[in-house]
Amino acid sequence: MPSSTVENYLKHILLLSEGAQDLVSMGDLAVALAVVPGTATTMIKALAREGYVAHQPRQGVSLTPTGRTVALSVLRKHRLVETFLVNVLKMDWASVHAEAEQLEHSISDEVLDRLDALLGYPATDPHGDPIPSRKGKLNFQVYASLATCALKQPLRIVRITEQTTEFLQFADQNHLLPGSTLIVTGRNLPAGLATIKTTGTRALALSITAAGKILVEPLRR
Amino acid sequence: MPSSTVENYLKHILLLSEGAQDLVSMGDLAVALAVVPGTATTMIKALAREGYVAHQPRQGVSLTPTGRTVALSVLRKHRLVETFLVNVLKMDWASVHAEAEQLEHSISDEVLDRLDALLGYPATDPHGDPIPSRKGKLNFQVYASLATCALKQPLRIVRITEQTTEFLQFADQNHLLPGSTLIVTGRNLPAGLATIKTTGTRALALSITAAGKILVEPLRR
DNA sequence: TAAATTATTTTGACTACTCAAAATAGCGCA
DNA sequence: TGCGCTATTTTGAGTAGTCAAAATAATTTA
Repeated sequence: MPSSTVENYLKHILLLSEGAQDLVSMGDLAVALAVVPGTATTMIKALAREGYVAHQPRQGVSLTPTGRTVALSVLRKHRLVETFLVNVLKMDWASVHAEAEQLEHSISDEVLDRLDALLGYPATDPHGDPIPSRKGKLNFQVYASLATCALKQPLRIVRITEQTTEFLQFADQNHLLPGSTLIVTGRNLPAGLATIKTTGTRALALSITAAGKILVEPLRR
Repeated sequence: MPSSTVENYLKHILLLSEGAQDLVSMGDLAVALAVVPGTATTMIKALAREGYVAHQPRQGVSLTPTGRTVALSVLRKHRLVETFLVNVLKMDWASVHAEAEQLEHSISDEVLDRLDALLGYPATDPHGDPIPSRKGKLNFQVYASLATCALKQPLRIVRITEQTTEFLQFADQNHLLPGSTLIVTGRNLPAGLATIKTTGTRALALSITAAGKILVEPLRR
């Protein structure tokens, strides 16, 4: 049984490789886990010995099938717990991430399955992040973000890819939740700004970086 | 913030001193925690240094007010989680103890309060064990057990003071749950047996040891 | 009262994880 | 071709918790 430290390493490798690149650097991993780079290297060597990851020295690290299975299971627990905390316990959207971070390591598969049923087998968590299936399938879909989508098109928010309380609170206060609709009225790349308009006719400016964290799909598809 | 190891030590000291004796021996504590006695001694010395316990060398250990507060909080989490697992997730009465043992260390006060409200502020868990209040009051009440109560009196089970899956399954199968009614028809102390009759008119023999773990109160009070 | 039994404590060692700081490798660039 | 920058790895050391086994204290028994 992997320790919760091991689970965290594997989960973060999965998250960091989500977008695309197959090799996660020690630097990125160390930042994600809030440890110094040397610690990450040491730990990764141990995880490689135990068959959870493949380590290309000085290149980066990737998950083995075994490691990926563990990581997906942890991610499933994390996202189902978040959904439970928001949907059933009515907790604040922005603060459940830290809670789930703890709970994901101590919840059994039995409890998880019952939670899943209680919630009606949700496909995504409250932030729009896809929940891996029991058998470890992660429904990964490539969406445009507010930084890359077409201008002046009606859009629906499908996902917020950022877990910090501050960002989520900002999103919440400005009605930028999964399901909300809006249009991007313009972009000023030199200034690094995007301007949007939500259905409540409110205009809002956003940095391109922040806009990149809000994923959308065209409204009528 | 005490580690989950520390929380476990404190919780078990509280449980072992519940009945009465103020000093818990290293031997008993080591058995409860499944460690060797030397480990318990070492750990207790550290806990004493940190102000959680008072250690009388070669006599035993007791909780300081600080330690007791921590222990009660853990016990509250444990029992509320058990109640949630049984009442909401409909899990098996006999198996929730092990689950709660993990969850009790990773649940926040915020989540706990909401769970408490969801459950309707229960006074006891599914086994009849009293749930400490938020402010750390433990409603400890002395009940008779099937080993000590009067014979041929109608009784109601209020509590099962044993958490092993096997015992709880046995109790479940024989309708010995909190709330069930029965009478003790006789006792044979030399043989170490008690005979009882449940409302379903079934007769059953039980060791005195087992009988001592089932606490009861007289039916009409 | 002394010997024997039993419980507790001490000692030395090990695992898992971490950091600080020095050593090394790979890279871009002149 | 070699210099310097940056990321990575290595080294040495520390913390938390654990065990095995030897040492010590207390209690029982004779």
